[in-house]
Amino acid sequence: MTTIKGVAKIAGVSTATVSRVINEPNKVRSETRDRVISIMRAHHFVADGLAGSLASQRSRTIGLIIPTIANSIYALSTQAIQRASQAAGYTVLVGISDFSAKVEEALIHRLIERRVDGLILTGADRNEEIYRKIAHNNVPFVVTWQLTRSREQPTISFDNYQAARTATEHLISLGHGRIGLICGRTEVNDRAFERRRAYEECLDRHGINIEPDYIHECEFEMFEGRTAMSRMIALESPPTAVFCANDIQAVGAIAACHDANLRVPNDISIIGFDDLPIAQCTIPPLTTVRVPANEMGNRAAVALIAAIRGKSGIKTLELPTELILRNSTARLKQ
Amino acid sequence: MTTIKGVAKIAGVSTATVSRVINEPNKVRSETRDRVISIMRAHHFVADGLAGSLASQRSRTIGLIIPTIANSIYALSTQAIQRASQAAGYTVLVGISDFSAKVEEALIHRLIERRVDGLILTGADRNEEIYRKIAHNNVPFVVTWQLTRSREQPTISFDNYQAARTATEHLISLGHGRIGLICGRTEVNDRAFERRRAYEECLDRHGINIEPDYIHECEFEMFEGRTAMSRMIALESPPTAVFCANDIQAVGAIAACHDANLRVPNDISIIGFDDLPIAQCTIPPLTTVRVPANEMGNRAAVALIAAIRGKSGIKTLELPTELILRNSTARLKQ
DNA sequence: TCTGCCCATGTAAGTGCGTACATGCGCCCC
DNA sequence: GGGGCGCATGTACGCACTTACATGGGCAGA
Repeated sequence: MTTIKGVAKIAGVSTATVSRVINEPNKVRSETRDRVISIMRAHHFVADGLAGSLASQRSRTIGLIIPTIANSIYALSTQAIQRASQAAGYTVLVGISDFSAKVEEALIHRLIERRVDGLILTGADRNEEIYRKIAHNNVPFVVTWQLTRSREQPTISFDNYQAARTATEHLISLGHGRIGLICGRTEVNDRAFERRRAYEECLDRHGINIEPDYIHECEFEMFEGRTAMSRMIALESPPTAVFCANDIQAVGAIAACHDANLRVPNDISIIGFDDLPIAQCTIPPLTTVRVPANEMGNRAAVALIAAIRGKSGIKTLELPTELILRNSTARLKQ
Repeated sequence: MTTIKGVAKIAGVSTATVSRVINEPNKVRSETRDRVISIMRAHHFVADGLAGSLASQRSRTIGLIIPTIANSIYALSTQAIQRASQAAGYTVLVGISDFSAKVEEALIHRLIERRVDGLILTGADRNEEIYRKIAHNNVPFVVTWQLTRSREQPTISFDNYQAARTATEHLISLGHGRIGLICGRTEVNDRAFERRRAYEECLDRHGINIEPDYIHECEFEMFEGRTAMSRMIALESPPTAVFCANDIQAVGAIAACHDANLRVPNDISIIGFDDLPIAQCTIPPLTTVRVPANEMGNRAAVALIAAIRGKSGIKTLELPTELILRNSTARLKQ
């Protein structure tokens, strides 16, 4: 396989010149440059980025940890991160943790091994030791999907608590008092935790009893949302409105209502969370909370890359969410 | 930052021993090993994988090229590939081409630069020059999502043509003669091309005229499917059945029918393609063709890694698809 | 003509690890 | 008691680049 040395020999120049042709082409006389380039092309030469990164001490790679990518909102932010990174000449290494702290720790180790120039993390809730390892290896990072005010954890995110509160308040403002919750597993997912906390505190503030049978934590799948909803419908006194803390589960919940011949929103109101594209195509269209996944991903990547380049530290940034009113919620019928 | 050398000095051993502790722990006396490990831990030492890969000539990384990840079936196969790779100790580098041949070429170059041990490609239709570059750099690869019988391009996929034919035949067997098609852009997507070809040849075989107004190529988004469907509904003589060559566009198509007060399947039949989780939660549940995204991804990764380890070449493998009958298609009413 | 500077290029010292080979020690067996 | 073997470890080279510094020629200004 051709190396920079081989190209240099054929072109009758030094390896330094070939390296310059690749990295700083304008520092090479155009005649020399063209000769080297045509030789590289003829030999299908691809420079070894590993050796380059080792020598230059930067890999032009950023690491991204997400819990899941199929069927989920994380695909959107991931795509935005990919786009922004590619545009800046960076490659993204994605690690999928499957909501497992153990797996996440191993993935972060692997990414540091690969000498990523920076890390984008999902959620803020992890072992102190991991943060220490990241710091010891001088890897700048940014937390997404979860707002922290801590100086030690620069964050680019929206506020899950406030957003979930908005959703809950919306249902209450429509006169609902029997309100259910379907959300992710709070013990492995600090975003779900915040959303549940908002739901509970919000009911509490309005003097509404928290009914354990109205709360379902489950996996990030449509059918799980569907099952949870079916269970609630089967209750003696079922809720009249349900807050689904993500649109995926909301789609399942709507299907469950349809299964049970309940009309949404006439018989039961459903509000989602995320504003995935699917939210516009459910029947009825889903009222939900729009989350700035795309902008968050883009800004996180841009900020991280700026930090890598030493232009600035990362400033914590809170992005707005927005209640999107469609047709899956209605005033409670007396 | 700590290196293997630093650890060695502190532990009073050579760098070779530290390296062995990392890579072949059983070759080191347990006493020495434990001492070295505790020193590594105390210093948050993470070995430099770039240097390691450079020295060992393998990166334990595989590259994956997909056109898009948000809102799509590719997320499923990607997740499967990630899982299988992580399990085998490999990291996945994902490049998103956005259906652009130019971007794809640049991404493949970048992946080879990163010295991926192997490549997983989506679709088979690309410049000869690219395949030559891959070959010249000794990178094993496998094509997914598109079956080719060529020896030069080992493939692990299902047959898009046959699968799309099954879908079209299904509609015809229900008595439909005015059949529409919504699919991806065939000039940038050989999977869409095959599916359209199957649709057209199938109609032809049954003596059904191909009506240009019944064919819509559009982007991979729900709202695009919705728009396409609306246009067809507005025709003087609209189709009585529509084959959507992916479930995403089918979801949009169903929404468009609902917008127009057309009942699915009573007034119009819709069949999808992919069998995404959403297909079970549409109203009505979507008849579709199940595509083995998960198994394909898993098998592609496993086969590629086996090839990397020199255990075997990659044998082309055709996976089965399956017509999934739900409730979005019905016999044509006379 | 000489000095000094700039441009194009070369020289060579890293970059952090893997690994083939060398070393040295202890033990077994003859 | 010596040869040989195996285990634990060390030595040192190589991996393919980047880059600080050196070199040398040409040219402008003194």
